[in-house]
Amino acid sequence: MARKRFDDSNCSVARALNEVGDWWSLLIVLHAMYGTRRFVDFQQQLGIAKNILCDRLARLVDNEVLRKEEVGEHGSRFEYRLTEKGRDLFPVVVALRQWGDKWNPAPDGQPLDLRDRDTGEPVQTVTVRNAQGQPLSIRDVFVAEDLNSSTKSA
Amino acid sequence: MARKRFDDSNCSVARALNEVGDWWSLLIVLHAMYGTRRFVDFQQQLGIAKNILCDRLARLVDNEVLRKEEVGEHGSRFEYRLTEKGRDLFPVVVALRQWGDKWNPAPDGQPLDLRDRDTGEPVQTVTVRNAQGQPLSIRDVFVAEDLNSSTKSA
DNA sequence: CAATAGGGTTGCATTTTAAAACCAAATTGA
DNA sequence: TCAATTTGGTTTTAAAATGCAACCCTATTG
Repeated sequence: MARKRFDDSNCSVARALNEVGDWWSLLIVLHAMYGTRRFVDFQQQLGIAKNILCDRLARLVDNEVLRKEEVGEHGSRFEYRLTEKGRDLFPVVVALRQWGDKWNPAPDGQPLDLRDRDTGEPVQTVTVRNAQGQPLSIRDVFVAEDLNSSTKSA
Repeated sequence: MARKRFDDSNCSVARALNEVGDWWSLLIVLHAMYGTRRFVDFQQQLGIAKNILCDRLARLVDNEVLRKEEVGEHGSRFEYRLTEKGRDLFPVVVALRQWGDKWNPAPDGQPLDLRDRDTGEPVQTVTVRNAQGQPLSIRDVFVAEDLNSSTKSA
């Protein structure tokens, strides 16, 4: 049977994964964040099959994570650029990368060294924070249930 | 052809996606964070096929995101519980959920209301921060290239 | 002691994926 | 100028992954 879809799930993580939760989409977004814009460049950097790349780019464009722009005066060259929605995945990508660097460090070392453009200092580890800015672990939080609903929001 | 694997990619995001980047794994982790531990409960809450759930749980255990524990004295009931590595996905999951709530709000409202257990106040939006704690967008950062290597780390 | 729940495995039809071949418009370069 | 190449795709085909239903074995329950 077909892969299950989460479009209409009442869980926003499921809906998010429906847009960027496959093997390639988030990597495409990552490379877009690093400045890649052209079809061929994505293809070469990711080592992805062209038909899959076509499909994923189209889906990301449909979901407004990327925008497809004609470049050159004759309109046969395109650029895929992040929308605000796409750029908003920045914390997700950085958090995932930090997790990967921590728990599955590259065999040849060198984790991501992302730095503040102004100060040149490394960025902090992405964490969930309370209103005062203190980092919180999963044990430090609870889900405020919607008073109008008895269905669990998880 | 087979799905491409990213086990030995030199990109930690790719390696991370190799562990939790399929349609189900991160949802399983999410539900584990909400307290689900039993096979049947995962199955019912997620609506996932049993064979797929078996496979995903085994893979998450292999990758040390979950731990499988026997419960009950006769050892025929099991619980799947998050390891530290698994709990460390908390910022990733929260960031993804916040992104989903922002850009694909549930048709029936109610975004995640995650609160500090101590103060009862909602948590902040997950962001990338500089050393001083200021939120940074993707335009505010750069990647410090490894001086010993000329290969791009993206 | 039969029924049921928990935790799986197996078989099968349907989709997805990857790779390679092919294609057409635009650009390059000799 | 005209052939070669680049860009951005589509098509075809085989191998995998998915979803569902059916089955299995071990506890526990009524």
